[in-house]
This record gives sequence, structure tokens and C-alpha cells, in this order.
Amino acid sequence: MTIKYQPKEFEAKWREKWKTEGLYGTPLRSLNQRATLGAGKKKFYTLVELPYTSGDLHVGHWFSFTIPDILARFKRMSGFNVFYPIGYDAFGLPAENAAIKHNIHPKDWTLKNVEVMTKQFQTMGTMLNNWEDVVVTCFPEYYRWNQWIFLKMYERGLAYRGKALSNWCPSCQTVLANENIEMGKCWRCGTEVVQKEVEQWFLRITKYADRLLWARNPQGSGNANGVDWPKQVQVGQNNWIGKKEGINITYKVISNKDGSPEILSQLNSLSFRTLGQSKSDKKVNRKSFPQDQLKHPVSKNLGSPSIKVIDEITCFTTTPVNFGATFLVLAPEHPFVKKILTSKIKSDKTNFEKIIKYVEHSNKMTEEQRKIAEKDKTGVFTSFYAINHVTGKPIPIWISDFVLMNVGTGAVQGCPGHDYRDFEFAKKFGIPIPRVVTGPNGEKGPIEKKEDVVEHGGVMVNSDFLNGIPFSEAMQMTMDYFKEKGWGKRVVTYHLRDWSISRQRYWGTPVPMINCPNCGIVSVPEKDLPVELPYVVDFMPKGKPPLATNEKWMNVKCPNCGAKAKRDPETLDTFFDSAWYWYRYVSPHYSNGPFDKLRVNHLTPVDVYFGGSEHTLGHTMYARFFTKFFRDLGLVDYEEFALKRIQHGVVLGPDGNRMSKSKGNVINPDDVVAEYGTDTVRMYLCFMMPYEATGPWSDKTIQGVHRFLNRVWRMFQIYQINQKTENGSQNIRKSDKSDIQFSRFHPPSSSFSENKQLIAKLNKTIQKVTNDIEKIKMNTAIAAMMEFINAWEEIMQKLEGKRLRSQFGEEVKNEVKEKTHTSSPLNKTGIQTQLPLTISHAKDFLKILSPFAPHMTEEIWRNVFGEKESIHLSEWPKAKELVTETVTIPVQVNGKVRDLLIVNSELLIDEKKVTDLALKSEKVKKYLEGKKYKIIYVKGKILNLVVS
RNA sequence: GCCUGGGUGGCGGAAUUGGCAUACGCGCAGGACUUAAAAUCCUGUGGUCGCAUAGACCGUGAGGGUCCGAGUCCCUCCUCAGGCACCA
Repeated sequence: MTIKYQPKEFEAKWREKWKTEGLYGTPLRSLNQRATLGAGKKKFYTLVELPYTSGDLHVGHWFSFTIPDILARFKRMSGFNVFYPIGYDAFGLPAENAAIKHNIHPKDWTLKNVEVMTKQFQTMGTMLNNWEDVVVTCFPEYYRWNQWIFLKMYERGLAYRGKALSNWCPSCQTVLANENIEMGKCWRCGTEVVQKEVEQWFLRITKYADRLLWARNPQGSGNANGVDWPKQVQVGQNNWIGKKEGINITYKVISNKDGSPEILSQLNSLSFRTLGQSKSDKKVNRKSFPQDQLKHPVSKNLGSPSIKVIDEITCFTTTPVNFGATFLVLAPEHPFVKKILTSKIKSDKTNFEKIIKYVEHSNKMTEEQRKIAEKDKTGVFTSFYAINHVTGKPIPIWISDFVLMNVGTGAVQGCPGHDYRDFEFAKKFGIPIPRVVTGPNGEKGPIEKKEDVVEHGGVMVNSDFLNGIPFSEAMQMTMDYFKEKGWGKRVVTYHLRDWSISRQRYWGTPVPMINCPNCGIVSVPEKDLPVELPYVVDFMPKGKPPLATNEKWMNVKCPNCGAKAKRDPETLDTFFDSAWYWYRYVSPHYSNGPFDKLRVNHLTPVDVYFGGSEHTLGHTMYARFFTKFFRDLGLVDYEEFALKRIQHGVVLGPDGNRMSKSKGNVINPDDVVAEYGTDTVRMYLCFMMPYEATGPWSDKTIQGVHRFLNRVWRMFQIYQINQKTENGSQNIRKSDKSDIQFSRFHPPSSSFSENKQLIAKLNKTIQKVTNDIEKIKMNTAIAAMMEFINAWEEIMQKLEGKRLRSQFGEEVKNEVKEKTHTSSPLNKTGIQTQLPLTISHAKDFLKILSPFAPHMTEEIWRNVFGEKESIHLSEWPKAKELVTETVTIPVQVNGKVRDLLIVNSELLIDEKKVTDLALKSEKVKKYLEGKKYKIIYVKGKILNLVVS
């Protein structure tokens, strides 16, 4: 062992040793042998989102795996049976893109990456413990169970064939992922991408919408659904599910008897009852509707010989402010629009031209583009009118792309006085904007500016029988009223849509279905699983899915009737693969089902699930969905698969930008490991920022933790108890001056003179580190250990200094100077160093550092202290409650700190004594000067004297 | 736009949840050791005014409020980052 901290000399050695000693062997094997799985230690399942097989491991992977590794190691030392596995998410588009671009088969590309990444992962020194049984989602052994799950869903009606809008390249004849669209054009051929309805497989996740909602725990523990997940996820998912209670209102669309739309003049000539006269502020009883008050002329008009009802349009709304509804807007894909386009319903000629143009234009835009609000509202008039039920007036029907077909009913009623979006639309197209709700200060004037719009709250006005009723109550009344009148139906809608899972791609799980000319869609029988992905296909897009190019694979016999049939050439979304993988981790080679129920019962739910915040809405929700489905199958007996979720941030490049090859700001972990060693990189990733934060890599700050490890390393040289130094300092290199300088802490023999203060500090540090690891605050845990080393060094220096002074008087300085010049100064002085910590104390400190710096601590543990068994199998130290003799109490006068009192612990209870002590202080006296004052004393914390 | 989370020294960030703001680290300045540099070690380091290791005042995005006491709680505003389903 050399004095200088040179991690390269031992890090690889220990990793090798740990492997041969089976230190991180998977606990799964022993599970098999155990008679009862529940016996023995408590389990702790630490899970990190499985990495995608992109090739190079980057420093972000280190970040996401190192922090959980520290928790896992800590838990193991604390007596848990820890399961900390890994696997690879191996299917997906990038593999196929690489294939297209570089002419490598996706499988070869992926497997090569698995190999490279595994090597890199292993230099991280994590205790990941399933390398022999690593799960790779592109192996048939794995995706076989994807297919099994799909079939189970199909059996239960949860998987179905449906249509959805997709990005479509008309030239390549294929569906494109968003990432394959550049400036609205296909990445390969540059053709303009359009939205096209494509038939595909869906999972009925909407059936689980209510179960996926996060409900606050009534006990107010902060937990929801019995588990501890970030609020960000709970709120985000609930918004995404978007449960809304409202009403579907059906409007009658009218035209002339001959079908021509120009009826406005006729309508105008009809007499309408004037509504909207305020009926005082008298409250209306909810229960009694003014059944007969609204005898407006609608029904009469509808009976008019010149007008007929040609269609109905249903609008969904949560806020039926219907006295203020002055128009309807349809999505460009709305069936009514289709009827106009196909001339089933004839609109005015000039409008017809405009409508065709408008719809064409909006088809080209992706939904995402359409959602970007705040741009100018656009739209065309259909030339038709609907009748507002409560005002009896005809209101124009428009088409606009701000209305999305798959939200609600694809048609909205415009109430411009109480909705900003409707207001803008009405303003732009000159549609009336009546006020039906008072403003925050009771305003009743006309609505002219955006600021006048009232979206929530207020009291109804100009609304006939609703006048004077508060907004939300009035909405409920309106809904009840419409329901009673048969004009609408109360409905619950969800923003969540069914999950489209089929991809017209090669590199994924084949959909285990067969299209038979006689029987239609037929499941592949369970016994025939897996439907293996054929190696030979043409994965250049040519108007059909790549799998369809392998005739041999495509042609099968129908399992039902034996007729010639075709396989489904589509593959499953990779989110399907990752929606249940942690169950497979538990029994990676199990062949009687997706997983071994017995093991799953023992090891799950997952105790902590680490991952990126980018999966707030996608992956984690699908994973929860699958868990609930598994519960319904009787495979698990809980609703939530992870008891706790922690989401990490991103390590940015040194320039503060996201790391990317093109920017040249990528930190390659291999490089930094070569420079500082694994332990330093691990420590730095913990120390640089909180786990949830996002921030830049710093080449400077990493040197700080390296220095820290260096100091720890050197400190432990004192405990070099196998007396190497007795035989001279042959291990000290003469050229290495810094080592020699350090050697003033390096005595030939030592005695212990325990320092109470330092031992109290050690216990505090153990406590702090223990708490911080539990809370995943690794940065402050390291800070605490740094503080401890600072204190330790300081005391060592004092001991050293004291002794030197007493022995050599004023010549200390020269002595020290001389020491640094000689190669074996200690022999010369023959100093006996007093150590403030015993070996067992020192070991405790080493233990709490070991999850962070596993290699260095192991080296010291075994080589300095001569331990036979790994430090990582040792027991986590327990902090002792040590009562410190004195406590510092700040004394404030009028809230400003004026002095610090050092008070004996026993006196803390006694307010009088503490106050008396404070009053003796000159610094405090000065501010009191015989004035009257009030005493506020918080025991053991602070004393505040308030002068009036 | 909506939602979520932030704004604290030159920088990354602490602060037992209302009790000494700036722990720990980086950087910087000075010193020791070196022919020199690197490395290492020591000292200092929020701002303003002081001969100052005397002291005073000001300081946690802005403004107001509650309180003996506010980075922390309340109100109004400014601002930044992330998310908003065929992306791993």
C-alpha cells in the first residue's frame, strides 16, 4: 500500500475480487433454496428505469445508477436483503434508424451495444446483482410474455382494432414518429407529412382511468393511493387523465325546406321573445325550474313550413353558460364537416370553396402544432345555423382548427363572454359577445376587452331564470334543466385516450395475431408463443411494414380453420415492453408464465423506483396500468407496483447545455474515470447537486471530492497497524514530496487518546449520513463527512502541535521544515502520535463512507485493518446519542443576534438562569440600558429580549 | 396557454421545517514548500462604512403583510426550468 491515493492501483482489483467472492451475487438463487420465501431478512427492491441500448454509456447513466446504488448498499449494510437488478430496453426506433442509415442489422447493433454497455456499467462499481441473469427485452424469452399479456388483454376486450390519426408520409407510405419529422417533412424523402387515419391496435387504458387517478390519502399523510410518489407525477397524471364532469348538449341544425342554407333573413324576420331582462336579485330555488317561462319561439319556428331541421350537433361542455352561447365551432374532422365536403349537405358556394381549403390546410398540421394556442384564430363559416335552446336565437356554426376532434365531441359551443378563446374567436369574426356573468367587482357592462371576460366565478346576469345565482350553482342548475328538457345528457369525459400500441416497424415485439380470410382476426394460440421476430426482412420503408416483406414468415395457417392466412405484420410500442419488466427481473428464466408468482409476492412491490421525470406521463402510467391489469388477472395483489418514486434531473455539459455529440460537450465517464478513478466520479455525481436537480458538470468541482478522498486516504495511513513503517519508509517514494509532507501524521506507533468532541461529532455524522441516505440527499451526506474530516484533521494538528511545542519549544517550525526535507523524518524524531479516534471509531467512519467510495474503503478495510470479509458486508454503525456538555444559545435583542452564550446543558431548562447569564453580557446590556423588556425563550434554541 | 418545480455570495448549493442565513465544495486573494510549475498545506473571502481580528448598518427575485423573530407562512407581481401520448 502506498501513501498517495492512487485508485488505479486497486479499483479494478477489487471489482474482480468482489466478483469471485460473489459479493453481489443475485439473491434470487438463494431464494430458490429457501423453504419459505418470507423467512429471513426483510427485502428491499431498488429499481432504476431500465436503460435503452443506445450504445455508449454516458455520464447521465452513472448519475441515475450511482445514487440508487448508495441507497442499495446502505440498505444491505442495515440488514436488508437487497435486490438491485438491471436490464435493457432493447427494442425501438433508434436501432432501426441505425440499420437504415449504417446498414447494420438492428439485432446486431443492439447486441453489440448491450455488450459494450455492460462492460461500462461494471466499471461503475455498483452492486447491481443480476449480471448473470440480465433481462434484455428483445430476447424471445422476454417478448414471448409481451405477446402473452397482449393475448390476455385481447381476451378481455382490452386490446382492440381501431382508427387513429397518425403522421403519414404519402411517399414512403408509412407512419412516422414525431422524431422522424423535420420541419413538417419526412426525414427520409422530404415529402410533406400529413395526418391520416390509420387502423391499428389499441389498449383500452381508458377503462382503467378511474383506477389510475391519484386520490389524496384522507389521513393527510401526503401519500396518495397508499404510496409515496412525487406530487408532480400525481398532478401530471391526473391532468392527463383529465376526468371532467359536464354535459353533452345536442343542437338542431336548421336550413330552408329546400335544403339551402340561406335562411338568416327569414329567421331574423321571426319574432323572438326577448330574454335577459334582470328579474331582480331574488334567489331561485334550485328545485323548481321555470318550466314554462321559456316559451320562446323555437319550436314554433321549427314547425314553420320554410324551415327544416337537417342535422344535429352535440357539444360537450363543463360550463353551460348557454344564455351567452352565440356560436358553435366544429373541428375540421367533424362528421358534419365531412357531410358538407361530400355535398351530402349543401352549403353556400363561396363558403364551400373556403371550407375545402381550410380543412385541407389543417389536415397538414399535426395536432401538436394545432395545440399551440395564442396564435391568431382562424376559421370558416359553414353557412348553417343552430338554435340556442334558451335564447331561441339562431347561432352560426363555424369550423376552426382550435377545436380538436378527439377532445369531447369535436364540437364546442362558443360562449365568448366567459372564455378567452371563444372571446378571441368571436371578436375576430364579429360574433356578438353578451355578458352573462358579472365581473369580479360586480361589473355588468358590455364585454369589450379580453380583461372583461370572466372565466370563473361571478353571478349570472342577462340569463333569465338564472339571474342572481352564483356561477357554479347556475352551471349545475343549467345542466339539470337541460337534462329535464331532454336537450342534453350529463356525461363524464376523460382526456385520456386509448393507447395506440401498434407500430409499422420491424424492431419490436410482433403482434401475436393472424388475419384469416375466413375467421377474420385470430389469436396465435398460447402454445405457439413466442411469435419470433424473423431476422431477414427489408426494413427500408416501402409502403408496407418491414415484417410484411418476409413472405415465409407472413404466411401461416389459420389456427382456427387451417386456411392460408397472414400474420399481423405490426410490432408493439416499446412502452409495452417496459410496462412490466421489473416482474421479469425477479424470475428472468421462468417459463410457466410472465413471472414466478411466489417470488413476485416475496420481492415486490418495488420499494423505490428511480427514474427520469420525462416518464411522468408515459411509462409510469403504463406501468401502473399493467399492474392493475395483473391484479385483475390475479397475478399480484396490489394496485401500485412501487411504494416510492424518485425522479432525477439531468447532468448537463460543462457549458450548461444538454450533452450532445454535435455540441461537443459530452463527458465520457471512461475519460473521467481514467483521470480520477471510479470512486471520485461516484462521489462527485452525488455531491454536485441534489438528485432531482439539473445542472452542469464541472471539471473543477470534481477535484474537490477527489481531494477529500485523498485526505481520507491519508488519514487512515495512521492506522497502518501492520507496522510496515517500523522497517523504514520504503513505501514512501522519495520523489513524492507531498507524501512526505503529509507524513507528519504518520507515526511509527500510536496510542489512542479519545477526543470526546470528535467522537460526538462522529456520532452526529453517522446520524446525518444515515438520515440523508434514506432521504436520498447524498450531497449533504458527503458534506457532513467532509466536515468530519475537517474536524478530525484539525484535532490531529492540535495534538501534534501541542506535543511538538512541549518537546521542542520555539523550534517547532524549523523542525517541521526539516521533516519535510528528509525521507524518514519520523524515525528521526521518534514521535509517538496520539490518535483521537480508536480503531473501531475509525472503522465506523470508513463504513459510512463505503457506499459512496466502495473501492477505496475496501482497500483500507482489508489492507490497513487486515479485515478478511468485505466492508460491504459489515454492519452499518449506529449513532449513539451523546449529550454534549455545552450548547451555544444565540441571544437576540429585538430579533437581532447580539451575543452567543455558551450554556451548560443542565441549565437549558431554566429560563431564569439563561436570562441572567445573558444579562451579564456587555454586548447585550448595552441594548437594554434599564429599559423594560419582554423575554422569549425557546428552550435550547434561542433567547430573544424584546425592548418595547 | 395549462400544469409542476425553482429564484439564496463570483459559481454548484446548505439551512433540524418559523429560531445564529450562506454549511460543504469550487473559484479567488495572500502565505508556506519549490530554481520553477504542478501537487499539497495554512490564512482570508456576502456587501457598504471603519486603522479593525472594534463596531454599525444592509442583505435570500420585487413590493406589501403576519409574527418577539421570516429564505421558510399569507397576498400581489416579475422571472427561469421542465412536462403537456406513436422518443429511449
